[in-house]
Amino acid sequence: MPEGRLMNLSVALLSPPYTTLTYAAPEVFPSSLWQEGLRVLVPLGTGMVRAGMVLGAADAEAPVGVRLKQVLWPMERVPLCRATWLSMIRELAIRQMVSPGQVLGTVLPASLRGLRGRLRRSREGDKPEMIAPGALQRMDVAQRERLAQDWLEGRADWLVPHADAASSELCVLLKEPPWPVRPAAARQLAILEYLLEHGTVTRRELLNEQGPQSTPALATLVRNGLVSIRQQEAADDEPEPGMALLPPPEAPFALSEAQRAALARCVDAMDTGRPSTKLVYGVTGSGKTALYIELVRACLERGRSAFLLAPEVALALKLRRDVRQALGESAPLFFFHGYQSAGHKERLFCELARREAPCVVVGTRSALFLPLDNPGLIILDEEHDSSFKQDEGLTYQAKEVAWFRAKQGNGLLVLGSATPDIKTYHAALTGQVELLTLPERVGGGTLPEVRLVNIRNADLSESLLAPESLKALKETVKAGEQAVILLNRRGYAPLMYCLDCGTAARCPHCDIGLTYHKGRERLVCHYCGYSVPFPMLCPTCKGMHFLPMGQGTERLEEFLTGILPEDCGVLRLDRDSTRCPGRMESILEEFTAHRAQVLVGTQMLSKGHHFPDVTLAIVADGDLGLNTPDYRACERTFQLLVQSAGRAGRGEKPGKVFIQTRDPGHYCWDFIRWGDYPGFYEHEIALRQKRRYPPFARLALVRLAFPLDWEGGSAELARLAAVLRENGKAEGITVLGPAPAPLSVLRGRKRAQCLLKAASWNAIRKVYAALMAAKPHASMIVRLDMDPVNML
DNA sequence: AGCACGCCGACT
DNA sequence: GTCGGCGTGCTC
Repeated sequence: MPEGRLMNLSVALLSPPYTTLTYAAPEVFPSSLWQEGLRVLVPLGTGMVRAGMVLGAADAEAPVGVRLKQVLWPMERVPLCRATWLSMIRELAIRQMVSPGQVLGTVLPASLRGLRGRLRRSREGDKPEMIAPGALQRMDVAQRERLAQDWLEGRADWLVPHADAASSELCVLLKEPPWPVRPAAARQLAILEYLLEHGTVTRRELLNEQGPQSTPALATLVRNGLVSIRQQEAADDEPEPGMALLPPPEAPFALSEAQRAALARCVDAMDTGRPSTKLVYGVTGSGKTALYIELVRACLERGRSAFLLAPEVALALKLRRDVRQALGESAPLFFFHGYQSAGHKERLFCELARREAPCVVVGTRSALFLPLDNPGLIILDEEHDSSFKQDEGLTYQAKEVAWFRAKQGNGLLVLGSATPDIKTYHAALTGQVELLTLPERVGGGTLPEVRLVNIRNADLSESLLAPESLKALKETVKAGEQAVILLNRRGYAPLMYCLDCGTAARCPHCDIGLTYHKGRERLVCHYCGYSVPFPMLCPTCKGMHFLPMGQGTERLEEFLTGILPEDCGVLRLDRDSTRCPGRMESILEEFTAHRAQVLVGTQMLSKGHHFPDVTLAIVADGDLGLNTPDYRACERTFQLLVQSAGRAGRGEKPGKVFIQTRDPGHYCWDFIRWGDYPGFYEHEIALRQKRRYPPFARLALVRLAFPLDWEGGSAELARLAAVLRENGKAEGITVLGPAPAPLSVLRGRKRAQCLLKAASWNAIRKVYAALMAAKPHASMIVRLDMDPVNML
């Protein structure tokens, strides 16, 4: 672009409406300033200012009949984001059929897409002048040009102020209910309830939710030791708790024959300079972590950066600890996950955006979007885990994003699992990715004996545990050994029936019954968080006799405490019992120190923890929706149960696993019993081929939601479904639905979905584009979820 | 998300 | 006759 010519920029807005618009570049600035990845302030509509990112400089054309506005101001001198990083954003936007701004809006830390900041102009012998974004916009062109001169000559700069005090302070709940607060102190109780439900939050968030009037109540709580307030920064840098409880790291030096062979294949692949994918298939304890660490080391030695990602924070922490131990304290290691503070995320993002030296990033799914330069290696551990798929807001599959990044930089993608995703294993067997197998368990240990307990006709009204399971539990306790019991329902009872009118207490916003939480003395909606105090009068008939139906972890814990010997000790680990920071660690510590013999818990328990003295694991509900409409129900059951079975007998003593099921004839049990993944795969893949499910077809959900009180909603839904069906026919796509979503009402909205089954993603994109072109009514929320994890 | 435009009910 | 409710629609 020659100097002096008018230049148009295409700019993605970083906040709603997230569109990409064309602006003219002010001529006072050199044209070399306007590179892609630069953040800019732009005017929008009448009087609004937005932050945007330059996507292209030369190629932007003015749309017909629109008078271009000028960019207001550059928010930095050098682009925040690199061109390669931006092409990943563009690619994802195209694949998910959203605007680049929408992708940036979820991937950039919040503070980098807002208007925070001021332009500071220094004035001789005077205090510097601070100019807000709004003021910039109200200036006339001549004034802004003078300011631009100052900026170019270094007398003015964009300045980001520190966050206010309230956003940098964390409120931490210190005590669990019941709290020693008089019932009339409504403000205090509201704060405590909020913290219990939402966990640790910033004081800013609490203030916004509870109103500024609650400040004295908060002060009282702090004075009485129920809540503490601490600086966020301190919390970020604190060593992660619970490290002492993790199993010792696997020895990195003595690699087995299989490990060495796999490592050599991977390193060779890295050195070819071409992108490739490897599936590392190995049972728990076969030494995958040691392999990952050596790969990271090899990658850093080659001057390139690496990602090492796990599906959950707890597993990522373990990886971080192992990498630290192996590579030393001075290794360039960064840790990132979605639950870190906004300030921390922003700092890390900016640091990596500037960084040129190679480093390793350990974290969870969201870490994959960090602007790491030149990643030569991406490792996804437990690649089968559904947490690698984001299914809210912008939906994406981390494996696909990882593959794109690897391809872009001619890097290596390593997927590791003991129970791979059926699709990944299929890709390995058909030669699309290389399969590397780690056969033996490095540390020894025997596989547990797995026994099925038929509960189809059992009377479980008194306890969820069948007599056979209960007998085994009592014997284990009597022998002085430990047991874990897995139950995927938290709370006391999932339904409360009113004996006077026969209705169950329901959430007013969602189509679901309220779960009774005895310890909290409340009924809680597990989907939207709504809760009411209990005991209460029945909202329908004002009766006061309720019958708790079904059983959750809280009730199971209570039952077991009652029937087991007093000194045996029963602990519970679920989201409710671990709300206070450090509680999870202390529960696990109590259990590993044998201060209790029985541990009741939800899925939280089935991953990553190491209990050497557990000899019995009981899976209270092994069916886990084997009969749900999801084509992956069986695969997920297999993966979870094989993992849960691994909880027993990891030490010297042989373990037993009892799986309670209503369907003992199901084909999956034999494979689960022997931990036979290849056998399970053969059976499963044949079924999928027969029924035309992935990997033999592409599935997508079009999710539709509209307000409960909108009368035209159903008609609009029918119209859109017809559009889908019609366009689908031309593309050879099967369209099922619209069916009401399994939670047909959620947060005050009616929800429905259409399932699309197609031969290619492009066919699905085409049909979805046609749907959007049919101009859905503004009140109808329409979203595309490709390869949905939750068919529900 | 904001903000303007626009088309119907209770006021000076 | 006007002020103002918030239901659609656009933002280069």
